[in-house]
Amino acid sequence: MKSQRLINHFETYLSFEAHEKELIESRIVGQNVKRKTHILQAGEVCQYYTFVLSGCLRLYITDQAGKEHNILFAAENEWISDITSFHSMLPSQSNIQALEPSEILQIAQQDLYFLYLNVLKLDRVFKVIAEEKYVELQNRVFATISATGHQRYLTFLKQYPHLANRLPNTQIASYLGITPEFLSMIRKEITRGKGKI
Amino acid sequence: MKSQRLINHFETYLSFEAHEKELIESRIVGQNVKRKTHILQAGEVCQYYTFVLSGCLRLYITDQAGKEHNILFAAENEWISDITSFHSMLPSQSNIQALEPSEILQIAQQDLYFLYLNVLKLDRVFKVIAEEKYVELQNRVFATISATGHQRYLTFLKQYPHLANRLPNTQIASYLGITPEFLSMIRKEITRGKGKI
DNA sequence: TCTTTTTCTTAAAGTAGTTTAAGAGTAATC
DNA sequence: GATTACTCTTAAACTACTTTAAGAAAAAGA
Repeated sequence: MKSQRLINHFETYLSFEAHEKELIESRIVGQNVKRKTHILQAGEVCQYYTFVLSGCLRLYITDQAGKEHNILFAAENEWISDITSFHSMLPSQSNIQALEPSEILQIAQQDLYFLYLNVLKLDRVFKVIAEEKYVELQNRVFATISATGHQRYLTFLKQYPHLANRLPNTQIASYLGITPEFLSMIRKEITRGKGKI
Repeated sequence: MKSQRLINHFETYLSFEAHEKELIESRIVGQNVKRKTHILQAGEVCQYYTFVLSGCLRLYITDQAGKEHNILFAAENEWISDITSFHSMLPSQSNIQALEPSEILQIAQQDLYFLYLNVLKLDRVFKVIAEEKYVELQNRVFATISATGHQRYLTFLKQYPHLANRLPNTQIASYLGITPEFLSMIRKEITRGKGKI
């Protein structure tokens, strides 16, 4: 089954007994989502931890002016969820939307809590995952407060080449914190500069 | 002893048996650091998870141009460490420095790993701590890509009033990703605007 | 208390990034 | 395969923020 992919992912951190895997598998549900579908909208409670098998989703927040800002992309073998809402069961501030037709696996809040109680190793796995994601965000904060849009775009291209070729520039600009128009100028500068150096 | 403060902190997440507390306590070491002292410098390995009892420290990264950028402040009852270096045992990219004379508690890498093995609940505690810190950073990323320096400063004042009154504006500016000169202009605008509204 | 160091402010000139608008190019959907 | 919807580019005018420099104020250290 598809859920084997998620078990494999867990086993990159720690190995599990057969009965533990069965228990985990029993709590995983799969879903296919079309492009542009929202699996979470601001105001709703985030019920699921979502793992991406194929495709790509984004987590974004709409500001007071109505503009959308991409906080996170999740492609193959990555997690996406509004952690605050998921744990507090309070309405989410953020939205999760498929940017491509995507296959996802989900674990519902009560099921994950059940698993935490019955498969203790999962605490360790999710601790490591949370720390990995924390480090990723810390690098992004550093880039955002220290580098220009131009430099951040170059960093993005190096760090996420698989995304750079898949996502529309409007989505990348929103992630970088610049306008699509300015990204277009940056791209022009880069291609104009090619051949030099 | 001072380490009781850290045990209390852990018990805000989960309660522990007496023997577990003893085990944890035996692996905690205390230290007083003077203002400006570095407890971690870029190039060294981050050996400790550091918990602040009093005072305030900052984690910062120096960019290629030699400018320092504040990634994180940690005051009373907060954690500070370079997680990447701590877990990988590779040289750190970042620096940790006391901004005030501070009392800290530390757990060395090998001791924390020992504790993870012998007090399983700690995995859960540090999972929750990592998730909390992740959410904090996510909010900061949102602020940085969506709001102006002016708006970010106002948010900082509301969110960290205890820090705003303690830290020099140069440090706050570095955290917000603006120059101290521009922060000074923002502050002038704010005081000039007071009385209105 | 005195001295040194750091921090804060002001302002002018420059750069990075936004806004608006409009046309061309691509990709999605029926 | 046609049509509709989105995406990309360009440019001019504007705003947010930086740089440089220099003097005043405040805090740290001895």
